[in-house]
Amino acid sequence: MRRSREDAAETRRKIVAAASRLFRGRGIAAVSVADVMGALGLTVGGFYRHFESKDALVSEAVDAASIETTTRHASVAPDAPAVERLGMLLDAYLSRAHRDRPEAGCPVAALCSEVAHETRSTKKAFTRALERMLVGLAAVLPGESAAARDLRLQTVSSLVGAVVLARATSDPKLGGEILDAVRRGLR
Amino acid sequence: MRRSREDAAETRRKIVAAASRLFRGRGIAAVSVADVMGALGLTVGGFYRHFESKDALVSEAVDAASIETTTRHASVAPDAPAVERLGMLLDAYLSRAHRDRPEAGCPVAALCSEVAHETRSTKKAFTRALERMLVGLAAVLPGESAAARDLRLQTVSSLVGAVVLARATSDPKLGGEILDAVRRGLR
DNA sequence: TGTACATCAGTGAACGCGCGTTCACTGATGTAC
DNA sequence: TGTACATCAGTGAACGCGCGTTCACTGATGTAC
Repeated sequence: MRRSREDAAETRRKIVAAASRLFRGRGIAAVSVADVMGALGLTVGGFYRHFESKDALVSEAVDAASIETTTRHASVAPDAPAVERLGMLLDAYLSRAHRDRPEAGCPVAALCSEVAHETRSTKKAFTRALERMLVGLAAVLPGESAAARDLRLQTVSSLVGAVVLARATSDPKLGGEILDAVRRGLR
Repeated sequence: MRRSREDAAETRRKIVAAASRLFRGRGIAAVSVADVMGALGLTVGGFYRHFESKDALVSEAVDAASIETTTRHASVAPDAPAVERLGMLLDAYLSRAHRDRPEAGCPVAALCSEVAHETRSTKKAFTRALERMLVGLAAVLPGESAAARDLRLQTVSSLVGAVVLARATSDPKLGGEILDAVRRGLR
């Protein structure tokens, strides 16, 4: 059942997209190669025509998720003033919707503590994702000074910390309080 | 080879202590029951004389790690003024040593994104750990007002976010920058 | 343009492996008399 | 205080299971003439 080159490339893209959602939603360790292929109605064997290993997929999925979310944020109201765009970014990132739908959200927040135990290539993909966030932040919090960079690093830590804690908490009220407090603090 | 009640209680304590270090250092999923027992020179079978399941151990290990680290922080220079104690807490939490030795550090930072996929009882233990951090912070950032609580929630988000990102990054220089930037921001 | 052959995307069963948990067993400890 | 028996902490092998990866196979696609 050989498929055309275009079909194969399309399958590869779909594998990365499905993996990207599944890893963010359920964690890397909890998602098997069979889960990813099954989500596309395919069987495991074919996976290895496209990727050398599960780990190779993990790195690509992190990159794909990161590019997807940063370009999505960048494309919101591109003509509004920076302060307004910062406010929208904070509202979106620190929203209940983002907390409750990790599979569609920021891979840095979804995978941060897991990634520390993954391979070097996955940590590199994660680092690229973090740097994309900093580039995205530079568009709304610009400046070349050390103070400006400090502010972006502080902001990214607060954003990621807040979402991760809000998700890990069994008490949705405390989770909501964290999101709201950090939103007020960063405005 | 039955052991005395005291021996058995001691074994139980050692299992929790070993698990607490291993889970923080390598992650929950990556540490098996056999790993934990092996760290004490024991075999797997005996584990179930002490715990109903691996999951029961996870919850207890999170609580134990949380109590250990919060009491350690609370006991540092108890007679110094609050501002000074805050500074010491920030320095310790945001240090390279803490980043590089997760197995001896804060369980909230070590397990935050993994915990989102664990059972309800583990998420509850994690929430208790987070609340212990907030109580510890209240000792150096006191106040009953909403603004005071906001500040503590913001601080905990920044601290956890910074350490988690510093650990997940493949670039130790970027990791160090994050720790330093957040330390400067919180002072 | 048509034909013969090589390629390779995807199938589905199999591989070895490590996991959490169970279990029959052991022998020292605890208890009842 | 001494003895007989029950208890149960820890052993080590076994259980079923799901994992990542491999492999012989299939048949449509791509290529060479």
